[in-house]
Formats: sequence, structure tokens, C-alpha cells
Amino acid sequence: MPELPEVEVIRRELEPLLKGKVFAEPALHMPSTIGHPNPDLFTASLPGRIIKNINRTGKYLMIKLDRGILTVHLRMTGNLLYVENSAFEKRFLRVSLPFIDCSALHYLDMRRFGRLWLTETEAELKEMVLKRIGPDILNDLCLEDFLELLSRRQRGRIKALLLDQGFAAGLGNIYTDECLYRSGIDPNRRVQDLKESEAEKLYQSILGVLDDGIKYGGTTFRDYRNARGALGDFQNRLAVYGRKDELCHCGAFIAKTKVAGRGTYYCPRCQK
DNA sequence: GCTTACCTGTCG
DNA sequence: CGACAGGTAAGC
Repeated sequence: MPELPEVEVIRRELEPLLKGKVFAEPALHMPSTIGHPNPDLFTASLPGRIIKNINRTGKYLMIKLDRGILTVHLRMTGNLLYVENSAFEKRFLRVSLPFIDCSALHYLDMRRFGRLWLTETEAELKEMVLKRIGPDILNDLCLEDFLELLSRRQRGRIKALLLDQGFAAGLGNIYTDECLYRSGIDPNRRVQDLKESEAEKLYQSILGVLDDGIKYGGTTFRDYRNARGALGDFQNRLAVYGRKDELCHCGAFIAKTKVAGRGTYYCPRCQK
């Protein structure tokens, strides 16, 4: 479900709502959702801790506490939902994180892939959770660094590289296809064959697409909901993703193929 | 690299 | 019924 724009929309919503909140005792309806520490220690450790602010690297959301950091990754179908009172969605509820003022943050996840981690220090966060994660592609990667990283990763196809969170963090399957469309690059192109002008155009396209995704509240293709349960709107502005056999503005039909093991949409006429 | 596994649901 | 789905880790 969520790629960088969806996680950023949730971050922007939650930060003002949660700042200063004090945790009460969590309810782990599915203990295996907790990646670290063990579920009993997680439950015992959280009460009394205070939320300071919320950060994001790629698709990871980091809730900074007065002591430690609570990190969330939504994987495919995770949903962080803020509620003012005890009323809540029961279906797919995996973890309830109530606050002492009776509001709560609920973690719901149909497919159960997502995880929550509580770590005590930044070093532990890096070690336990963000070990293989590259720089955030929207906030921590300038054009020069992007070109430099590209020059060191010449093997393989451009789509596979953009999806690699160790290269740069944040792009997923939908936004990768949209970025390659905007930059006119075939997803099957080999990285080594890209001209510098193409790499620059790709970088600018990435920033533009991610900004637009955030501006329109993220993409709800199926399951994505923001922290208040509302749908995104960017699915109505996608150029290629999910649009097989529909018309590109150029008049050609959008095609679907498989690249890097993922369903891939592109315009055979606009992308070379 | 590619495939499989993790899960549940939907679509054809 | 099989194929596929916004993600990622682990296995050849």
C-alpha cells in the first residue's frame, strides 16, 4: 500500500495530533506485529512515554519519544488510524496504542506484513531496523548525490534500482512507474545505458511525482487510508500505473509487463 | 539476479 | 480455481 507519499501524508497528519501525548498500556491483538523487543517487554515499556515529534525515512515512520523511538512500517496493507475515543474498527486490528487522555493510535493490517519496533537509542534503531536503508529520496538526496550513487550502481535495470531501498528510500511500485513515465525512460533500460541528461531528468521527475503524490493525499489503489481513515486522491492522476490498455495522451496504448518481478506499466511510445 | 515466503482478499 | 496485489527478507 504505502510508499513515501502515503507515509508522509500520515506523518504530517499525526505529528500535530500526537505531540505531547502520553502512552497508556498497549493491547497486542497480534503480538507478532512487534518486531522489537519481545511483546511483553514492549507492552511493559511503553506506558508513560511521551511523544516529541514524528520523522520519516523512506517508508519508515519514526515516532520520537522522550525516551526511545517507536518505528512503524506499513508494508502492503498496514494502516495507522488515530481515534479520539474508544470507538474503533475491529476488523484487522493488530495493535492498540491508547493514550492516557483516552484517544488512541490503532494499527490495522489485513495481510499482517507490517511491523512496529520500540528502540531505546538512535544507534539501536539503525542497527535493528534501518540497517539496509539508503537516504530518503525526497529529503536527503540532492542531484549530485543521486548521480554519484547511480554511477556506483551501473548493473541491472533502472526500475529494479529505483525499487531498491538500499539505493535510496521511498519509491515503490506505483511511483516508480510514474517517475519513469515522466522522464520518458523505459523501465527495462539498463542503468549503465542512461545518459547524464536522462539521469537528471529522472531525478527531477522523482521529486515532482513524490511532491504531487503528497499534495493529492497519496494513492488509494485499494487499501490505503490516511490517519483519519480518508482516501487519497492521486489514483485519479496516475499517468500509467493500473492503466493497461488505456490511452496515453500521445495516443498509444499503455502496456503492462513484468520488470524486477513486479507488474510494470509504461507507454511504449513515450518511454525509450 | 530470480523465486519463494510471509498473509488475506479480490478479480477474471 | 489460479493469478495477482502498494513490501521486503531470505533462499538458491
